Amino acid sequence: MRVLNDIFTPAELASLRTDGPIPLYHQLYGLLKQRILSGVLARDAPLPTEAELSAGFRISRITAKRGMDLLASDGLIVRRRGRRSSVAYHPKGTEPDAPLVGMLARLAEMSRETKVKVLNIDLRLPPPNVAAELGTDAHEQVHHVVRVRFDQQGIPFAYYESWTRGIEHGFTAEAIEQRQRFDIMAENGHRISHIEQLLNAASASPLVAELLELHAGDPVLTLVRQSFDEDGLLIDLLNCQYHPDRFHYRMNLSAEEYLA
Amino acid sequence: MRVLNDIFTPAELASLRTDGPIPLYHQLYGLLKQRILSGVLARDAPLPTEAELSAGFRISRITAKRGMDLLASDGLIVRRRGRRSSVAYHPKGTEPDAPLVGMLARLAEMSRETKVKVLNIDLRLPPPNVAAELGTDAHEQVHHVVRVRFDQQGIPFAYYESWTRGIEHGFTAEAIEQRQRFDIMAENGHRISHIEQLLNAASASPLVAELLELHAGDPVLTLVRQSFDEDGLLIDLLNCQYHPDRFHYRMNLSAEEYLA
DNA sequence: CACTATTTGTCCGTATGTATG
DNA sequence: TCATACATACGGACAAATAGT
Repeated sequence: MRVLNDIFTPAELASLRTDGPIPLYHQLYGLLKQRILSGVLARDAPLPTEAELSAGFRISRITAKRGMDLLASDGLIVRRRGRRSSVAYHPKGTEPDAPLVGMLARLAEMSRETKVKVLNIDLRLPPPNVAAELGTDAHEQVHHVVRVRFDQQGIPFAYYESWTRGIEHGFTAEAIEQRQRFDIMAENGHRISHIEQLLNAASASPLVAELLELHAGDPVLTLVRQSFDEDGLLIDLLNCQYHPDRFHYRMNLSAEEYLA
Repeated sequence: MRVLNDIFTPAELASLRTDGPIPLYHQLYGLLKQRILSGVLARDAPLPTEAELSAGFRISRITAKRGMDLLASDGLIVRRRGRRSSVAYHPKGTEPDAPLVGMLARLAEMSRETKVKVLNIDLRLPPPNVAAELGTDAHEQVHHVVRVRFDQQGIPFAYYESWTRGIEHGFTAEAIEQRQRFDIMAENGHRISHIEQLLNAASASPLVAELLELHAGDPVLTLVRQSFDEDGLLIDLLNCQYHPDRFHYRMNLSAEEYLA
């Protein structure tokens, strides 16, 4: 059990639960997958045997085997009879990132480097909390757009859902896929002059998970962005969810900035 | 089915999967729970009936009922015979947050408002990947500190693990709990002049989960901060993990900043 | 007051998935 | 591979509480 104890702490070995909704074999799969994708277990690193997993996690050998089979079907490990399984995957280099400071200076660049697909666009009554934030009255409809962003290789990394008020024309799926939404807002008389953003983490819903090639419940980086025009009116409410392995936010601060 | 279509998009209604590891009733539970916790469904808002959920999501009424029963056992909704179920929960106000711009101007304030407890402090050889980032040679020891931050009510919301080089004196648990680490670094001849931060999401490890009162695998907001001194030397490597319900990052940008 | 439609609560039987030894 | 136990999911049926006519 030497290999096993090098990989997992005693607390982790006791962390599998049968009272929750996720099957044991899938919890084991998730633990090992995280180690491999994060590079803690490098390529060709030896993995625990089914017997070690069975004893260490206190599960049956069949259950341990199912978890390992999932990893093998992902191509993350190699299994052969009589041999200890080993890691077949090597984590990639860098993910796309969006700098937080001087951010919009890079948003244009980002929209050139990546592609957006609009999944749904309609004019509808927003849910009460969104209406309250936007300050629209009870029967005012706003533009609701759901879209996914792909990197240059066509791999999805971000899910967006936005609510936008005060738009009379030009808010079509085609326009949103090809231009920046801020330009369309400006053409409708709303120049964005102030932005507020909140960053947090959340669990992926089944829908977001499917679109971003994650599993439901996996962590996602979330961003809520409020965009205000020159009159201080909230024009646009954007909710983003990012694939954590494919995107992150970066910020640089110099002493002048943060000591000001 | 009026209520149901006000809450879910057609894509969401078709998003439940039986091929994944999460049971249908738990996927439904997750979807509704998110709507309630985020405030989309406000207190006393009418919920879909079991029959509506069954038809809309194309699941059996029993399965819809199980999802609703889970919400009821969480105290999030109220169910009574003959009556449509309704929301019983009202989302709380605000969590502590750290503004990203002008950030260090508020870090001092934050350290007054909150408390830190050092769990572990030692001088040790860093793991290879940390040593590579710091640029230390193979046998150079650095200060390693693990700590948890609590809000004014004594509720934990952040886990920190840091690696710091070039410190000769003053790096004790007491000093770190009472002062800012940047001040101690400055006293050792390393004035921090530049910071780089990466924000992302990850799964809580069992240790972090226990310290932050989460479950292992729950999403956490992560921050990696590299602090450089005036010579461009990386002095401090900090890894933070935040409880997503108790903390978030906020940033404000004005047009002058982001159009520069 | 009864009558009815609505909605949730409970139970049955069956098929499949999960986990054990 | 087998036998066993329990969880998940389905459809159907009926009972019990609620609200409106």
